[in-house]
Amino acid sequence: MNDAHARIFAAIAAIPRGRVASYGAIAARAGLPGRARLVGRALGEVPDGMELPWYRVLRSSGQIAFPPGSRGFREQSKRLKAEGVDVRNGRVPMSAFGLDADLDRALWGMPG
DNA sequence: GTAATGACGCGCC
DNA sequence: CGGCGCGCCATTA
Repeated sequence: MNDAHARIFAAIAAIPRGRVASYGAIAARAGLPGRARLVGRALGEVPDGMELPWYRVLRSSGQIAFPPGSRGFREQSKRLKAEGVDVRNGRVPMSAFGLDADLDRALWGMPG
């Protein structure tokens, strides 16, 4: 655990229920533009017991990052569907559920 | 030290 | 829509 991870977790925790965000967007919100991979790394080190909506983080394409059919893949799609997110073929329509620039600013209170 | 490996992203073709 | 290449960076071998 370090400062970068802490900010990444904070950014993920800020994703509203029923919505999703990309790794790149999380990295940017954490003050780490271009470090999308670091977000993926941080998610692999989330402490057990820590409450974090990790399943709301997707690739910029809306695709679930886990290999199709894997444990994480099924778990993520299950949780997303459970809160009303449309998951089809391992992918979520970002245009409908993703946080675009305006919504981002409105929900996360940061200037564009 | 170099090389490979990811819960990634973007531009190009 | 699919494939490639390159950038990114912490870890691991």
